[in-house]
Amino acid sequence: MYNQQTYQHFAHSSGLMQDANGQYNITGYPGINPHHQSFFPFAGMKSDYGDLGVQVVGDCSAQAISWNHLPQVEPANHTMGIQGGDQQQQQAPSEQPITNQEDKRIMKREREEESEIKVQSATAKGIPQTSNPSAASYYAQPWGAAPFWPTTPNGGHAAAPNKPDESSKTQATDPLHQSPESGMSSMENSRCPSATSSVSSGNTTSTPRSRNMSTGGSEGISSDNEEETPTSSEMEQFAKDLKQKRITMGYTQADVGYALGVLFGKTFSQTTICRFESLQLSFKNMCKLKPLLGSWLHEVENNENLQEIISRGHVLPQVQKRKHRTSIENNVKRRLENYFMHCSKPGAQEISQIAKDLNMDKDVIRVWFCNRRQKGKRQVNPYLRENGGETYEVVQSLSSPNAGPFALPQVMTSQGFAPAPLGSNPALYVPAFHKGEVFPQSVPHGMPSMSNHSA
DNA sequence: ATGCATGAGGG
DNA sequence: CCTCATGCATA
Repeated sequence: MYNQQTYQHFAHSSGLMQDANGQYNITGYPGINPHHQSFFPFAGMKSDYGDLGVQVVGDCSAQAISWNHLPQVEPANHTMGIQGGDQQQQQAPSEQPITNQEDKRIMKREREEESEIKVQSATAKGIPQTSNPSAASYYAQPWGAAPFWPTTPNGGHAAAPNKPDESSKTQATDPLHQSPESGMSSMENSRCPSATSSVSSGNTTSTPRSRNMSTGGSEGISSDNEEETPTSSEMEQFAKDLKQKRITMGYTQADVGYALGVLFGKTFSQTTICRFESLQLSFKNMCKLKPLLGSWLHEVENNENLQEIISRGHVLPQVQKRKHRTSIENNVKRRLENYFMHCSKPGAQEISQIAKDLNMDKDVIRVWFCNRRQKGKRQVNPYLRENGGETYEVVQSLSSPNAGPFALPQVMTSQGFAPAPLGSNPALYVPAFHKGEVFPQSVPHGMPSMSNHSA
């Protein structure tokens, strides 16, 4: 099996390369707090290049909606696990020590205690160290004093990784809270009623904790939020800015991902950059990546050599082929959707049953549900839209208990998902069909357990 | 841009 | 077995 340690192929810049990922040997990426993933406000915004004629969904594209990220999102540490910057950068392009496995494990332990954020500089490789941190003035840097990166006093903005020799591997400015928050709350554990247990009672609600920073929002980029985390509006702005500049400078998403590897030893795929730009990552994840991207931006804007290096994309060695991507037929998907509507978290039995019913591999079904749930979490949150940034609180309400198994169809968002209604579970958005079509014939025998008689 | 997948980490 | 971060493979 291939782990990610393998290098991947890397193509050339302009749009060709799809994944520049070398996998960071560093991987270690600190702990993330297990739960708070946030629900995203909007789904996809079409990118400039991305949208070929894509209809931009008006509603979601512009507004700053916020993620309803939970309370603190950011423990400084997990900013990223960049460590040993020096070594990694070199390897990034062509070779990488594939040490991951062990490292990861090790790191994982370490992080428990406290991971230090070692921000390394781009000093590596022949990359000219940036000497001019000042330049990047483009984006407002919310994280100036942010917890993520040690900021330089003067620089204010992401002093982060770029810092050349400063060796600014400062610790997180304030390890303050690492409060893991088990953010998810509600739906997390809920299992379908019929499924294994009775869920209904138990999980009914975990009561979401409401956001603390909510109000800080939009306007005050500098004041309140920075210490904790950027506001969603700031994040949006940053993403937008990043994208715009990236495009302006002629870089592809893959270039950026690759560049991060060159610069910081942590490569990211085109997919991830894409998701970042379209805000399709969890808020926490966004917070983690933002400093790196901010640094990249800074670097490319101030460093021509760097640009070349980065854009050139060194050919990466092979790629380890991965398994085939199972293609689920539409009709099957439809049925899965139906099941999902009833229960977003089927138990093993249900899964088996469904798999059987659909003649598919159980594992595929399981993964499908996992992905579905994940997708549901980044569901657009209708409420936030207008507030541009400060609407966190509301969101929480979404997490309705186990979301009743019956979520009704709603308005479709750009991703084709229904925006979660206030009371519904975000994960339960449904596809386009109506209730009527929802339960084809399959359900009956399909999910016995779901009906309520398991078994 | 996104669907299906992997794997770490947590339980 | 789940969640979450991430990415290959694809549409």
